[in-house]
Amino acid sequence: MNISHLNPQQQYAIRTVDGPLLVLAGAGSGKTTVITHRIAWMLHQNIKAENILAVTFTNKAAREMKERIAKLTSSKIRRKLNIGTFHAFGCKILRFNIRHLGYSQKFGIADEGDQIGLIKQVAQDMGLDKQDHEISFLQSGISNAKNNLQSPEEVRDSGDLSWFKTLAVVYDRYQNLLQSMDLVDFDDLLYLPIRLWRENEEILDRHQLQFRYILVDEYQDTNRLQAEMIRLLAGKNLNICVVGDDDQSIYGWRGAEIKNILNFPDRFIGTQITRLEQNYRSTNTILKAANAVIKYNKDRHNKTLWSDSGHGETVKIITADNETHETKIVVDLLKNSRFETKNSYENMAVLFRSNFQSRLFEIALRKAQIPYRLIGSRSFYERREIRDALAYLKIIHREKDDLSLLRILNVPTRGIGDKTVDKMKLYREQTGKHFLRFIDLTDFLSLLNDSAQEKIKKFMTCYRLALDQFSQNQNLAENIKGYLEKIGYIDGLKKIYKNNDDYESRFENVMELINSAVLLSQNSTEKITLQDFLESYSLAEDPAQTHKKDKTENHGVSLMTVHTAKGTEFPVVIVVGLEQNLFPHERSLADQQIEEERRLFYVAVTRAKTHLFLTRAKTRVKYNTKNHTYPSQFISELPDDAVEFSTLNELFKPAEADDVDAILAQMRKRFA
DNA sequence: GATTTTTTAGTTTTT
DNA sequence: CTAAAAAATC
Repeated sequence: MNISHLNPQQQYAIRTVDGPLLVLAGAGSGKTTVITHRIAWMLHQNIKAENILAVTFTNKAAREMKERIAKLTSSKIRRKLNIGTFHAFGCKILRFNIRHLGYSQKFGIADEGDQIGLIKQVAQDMGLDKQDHEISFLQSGISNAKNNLQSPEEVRDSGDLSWFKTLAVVYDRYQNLLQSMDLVDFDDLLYLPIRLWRENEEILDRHQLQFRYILVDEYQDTNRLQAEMIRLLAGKNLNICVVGDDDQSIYGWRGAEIKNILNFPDRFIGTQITRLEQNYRSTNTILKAANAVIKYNKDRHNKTLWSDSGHGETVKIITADNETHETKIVVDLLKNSRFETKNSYENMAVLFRSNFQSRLFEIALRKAQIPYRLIGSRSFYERREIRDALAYLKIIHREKDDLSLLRILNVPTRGIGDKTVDKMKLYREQTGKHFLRFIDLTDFLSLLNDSAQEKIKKFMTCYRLALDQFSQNQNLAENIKGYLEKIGYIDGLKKIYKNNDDYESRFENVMELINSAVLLSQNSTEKITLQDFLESYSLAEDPAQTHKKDKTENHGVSLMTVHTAKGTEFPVVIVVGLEQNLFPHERSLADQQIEEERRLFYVAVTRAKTHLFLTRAKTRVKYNTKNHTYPSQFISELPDDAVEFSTLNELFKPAEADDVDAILAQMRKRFA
């Protein structure tokens, strides 16, 4: 295997397979190349694919790694490699071992909506005052506790404040509720494997043996649970390589601990360290801009990124009158860049700080007929009709899933209201049984009046019929479709969404959901089960979108948040909304999180290879009022000789006669 | 118990 | 302004 085209530091990182290794990799320093080549190198050294574990932080990064490794290995070996996010890995561990913790193997994953619903229910049952105990506070309290590996008892004893006592009770009840329905939340996907390993030495031994070679990407973003997972797994083998860059730590708000990377050599004795400082991505002008901004941060290791890819264009800063004007400027920039820099739309990205900003750009790009794809968005999954349809599917997979049953019991309206549900809950409490186990037994039905009895019976008959339907077919997508039709949800859509346009788009979405099952099967060599399908919706960013993308060659312009953009690169990058209180976000200013915000801006800037544009709007509408904005402080932190303030007219000079001739000639050739 | 009207709160970033 | 929750009405 030849790696001589790589620089000495990179080669060292690839060759040092045994023992702990820390790779400090600056932006664009060929980090993913190192990781993928390292994996290929290990395989070349006859290390078995199934003994290699590579974990990342985001779906995007995991996908990138898989795609890049595809170019270096055969698909047969590739399939045996363990590559994925921490959460997906945790899920896999639990799938085979969770019975040791008192859950069923069929466990499901509670998303944020489920979480909030459950906590609300608990708070209500306890009679907590909503003003004093905000749900979001309780939610983050529970999450923090899990991230600190605390049990409810430990939370109770962790402080004198009465709030901790209340939180401990909520936490305890919430966890019991989850477990009774065989549900785990996102934190559990990390927390439970650690518990499993701590409580079962043989299992830990087995996993240590299996995952003998560990690679962690974006190590600066790991939180306490993730670091602990890695520490436990690395065990005595210590064949662990972590890669990261403290300047790109942007997940502090989610509990990421920068000290994980800083203290790595102390935690793992004998750690080898290598630094990747040569940047292969950007022009020196872009690097100069990035370096200058990040220098304002005090809490960092000094690094000097350098590149030999020339000076390049200056960074252009363009000011729009308002946010609509900004989208127009972006559209013009994209069109013009395609012409001037000969880049296709796939090579361009629009980056924003917050998700809500994407909407206006989508509208503008659609109108301008520029192909685009929205990356990392969960908006499809969050649509009501999709969550309803998934709830219908969840109750077949796990009949214990009371949460999903309640969600769809009266969707479309079946005349089953609060009163009946209250009785169901009471009965559940008294007998400890799950809804689907008792709601059409006479023992329970006798508690209801005649009309309510009829309605429940009718629903259950319908459900059983639909359930039969599900095993009719070999094909998952066909089964899903048949089931949703039989149970009356497809027809019900018309009843639920009376506005015809609304109905049609919701119907389309449900069809898309079914179609994503087809695509999932197509992209996999193994048979896809309902469990796989549901899991893909819980853990992946947007299965419907992701799978679709594989089929079409032309993806168009990428729209995404700066957070999702980490690890990517594009020749042309436009960072929008560079206004104080938007980027940097107002809350980060209040909480003194400005350094993390600056790192975020650093990430945004370093995505660009050759052309970087920064835009802002002079006014922006917020809560229905037009507000004046101030330019982002990051703009003033850029060095004068690397940037240029431009207007559209200055940027877009009329085409030279020669160019026009060339284009016309090209067109003629195409038609000839 | 279902449906419509009124009130209120709400925008970081991801798994 | 919009979506969701609460209140009022059917």
